[in-house]
Amino acid sequence: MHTLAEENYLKAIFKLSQITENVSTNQIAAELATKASSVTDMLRKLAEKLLINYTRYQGVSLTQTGEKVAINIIRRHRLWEYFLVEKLHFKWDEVHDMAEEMEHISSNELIDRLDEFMGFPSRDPHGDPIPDSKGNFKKNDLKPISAVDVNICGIISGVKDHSTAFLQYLEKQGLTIGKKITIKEIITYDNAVILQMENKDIQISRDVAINLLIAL
Amino acid sequence: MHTLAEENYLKAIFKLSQITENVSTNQIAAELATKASSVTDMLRKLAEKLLINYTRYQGVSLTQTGEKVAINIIRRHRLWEYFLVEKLHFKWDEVHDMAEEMEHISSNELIDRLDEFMGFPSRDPHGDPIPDSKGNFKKNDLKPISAVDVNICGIISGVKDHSTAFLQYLEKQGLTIGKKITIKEIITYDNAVILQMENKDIQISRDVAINLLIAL
DNA sequence: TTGTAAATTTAGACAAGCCTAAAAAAAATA
DNA sequence: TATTTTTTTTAGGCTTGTCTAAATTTACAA
Repeated sequence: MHTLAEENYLKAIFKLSQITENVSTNQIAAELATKASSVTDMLRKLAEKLLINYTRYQGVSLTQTGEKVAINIIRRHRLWEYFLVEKLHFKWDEVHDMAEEMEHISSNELIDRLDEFMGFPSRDPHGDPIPDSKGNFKKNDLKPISAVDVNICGIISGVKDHSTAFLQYLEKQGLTIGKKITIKEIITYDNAVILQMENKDIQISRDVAINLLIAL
Repeated sequence: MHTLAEENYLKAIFKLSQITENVSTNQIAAELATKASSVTDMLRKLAEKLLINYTRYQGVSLTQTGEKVAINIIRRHRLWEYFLVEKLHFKWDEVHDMAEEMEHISSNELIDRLDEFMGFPSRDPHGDPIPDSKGNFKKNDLKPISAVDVNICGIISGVKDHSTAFLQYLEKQGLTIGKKITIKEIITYDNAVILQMENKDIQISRDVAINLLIAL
C-alpha cells in the first residue's frame, strides 16, 4: 500500500498535528531524526498522493485520507504493544521498538483478528487509546500532573514520553498505570511536585510531572 | 541486522540448497522473480559479508553463518504461520503472504516468547518442521505420494507447493494434514493416483501427487 | 576440438530516500 | 522600513536494489 518511509511520515505528521494545527518541515525533521531537505522531498511526494495538504513554505496538514492511514498505523502499533505485554509478558518499557516494526505489517484482516483475539482492548500498555477498526477512538482527556492543583487526587493513566528511560524510572518509583495518587505540594522554586501514593510521599521533577498523565 | 533484500536472498538460497548442493544465479533469479544481473550484484554483497561462498560463474552455497541466519528466518516464518492459524484462526492457505512480512521482524526475544506462548510447536500448519531457538530441526522424512507404491498407507503430513491455489484445492478435496490415506492404484497412462480416504476413492493428478507429502 | 548456445557477469541507468551546501522566502528585529 | 536571522526549498550527490544491453565465460554438441 504505502512505503515504510511514507507511513512513518504520516504517523509523525499526525502526532504533531495533535499539538499544532499546521505542522512545519523542521518539526517533522526533528520528530523523525532526519534533515529538513529530506522532509521537503517527501512532502512533495505525499502531496502528490493526496495524503497531505501542502503549499511551499506553509507547513502541512493531513487530508482525510492521510489521517485515516495515520490512525490505522497507530491502531496497529497500539494493538501490537498490547499483544506483547498481555500475551508475551514483555514489560511496558520494552515494547516500543518492536511495535515500531510490527505496525508496518500490512494486512488489516490480521489486525482485526488480533483485536478480536485480545478482546477489543481500549487502551495500550501506556494508557493510549486504541482506535477501533473504523478509526474511532476516544480523545485522551488525561491531564499532565504539572497542570493539576494541590490536593487533587487522580489515577495514573498515561504518559506523554514513551522512552525506555522514562518508563523504567516510573517503574522503579512504582508510578505505574492504575495507581491512585494525590498532589500534595508544588515547590515554587523549581516546580517539583510532591505526591502521595499508598501513604508514601514521592517527589518528582517538573519534567516528570509534564510527562505523567492522570485521570481525575 | 540484515536488510530485507538480504534476508530474502538467504532464504531463497537455503531453500534451493535443499535440492542441489551448489545454487546457480538463474535458480535464485527464478525463485525471487528478479533478474540474473540483480542476483549477481547481491551475491557479491553477501559474499563480502561472509554469508555465502561465492566464486564467479561457480554458483553459491551458504556459509555456516549464512545458514544460521536463513534457518532463523524460516523459524520466524513458520512460528508466525502457526500463530496465525492456531490463535487467529486463519486458514492454512491464507497465511503465507502475511508470514512473509512478519518473518522480517527482527527481535529474537520476541520470537522465543512467541514460541513459548504457543507451547513450542514442532510443525507449522503445512507440516514443515519449526527450527528451535538454537536452529535445530528434524529433517523432513516425508515422501511425495508420487514416490509411494500401491497398497501402502500413510498420513498426509505436508506439502511441497505452498501456493494458495494448491492448498485450496486440497482443502476442497478434504486432503488435509492428519488424514489417513491408502494408495490404491497408479494409472500407467498419465501417472494419476487413486487413493482411498475414509472409505471414498479420490483421484489426483501426478502434479498433485508430487506436491503432497505423507508419513508412512 | 571448435563453434554455438546458455549462463553469468559487467557496464551504465534509474527510483526511492537520504545527505550537504547554497539559494530563496519568511519572520524577527533594529 | 531595512537588515539580519531562521526556515524552507532547490541543486546536486550518494547508497541500495533494481533493470536492460552488452560482454564474457562455461557448457554442449557436432
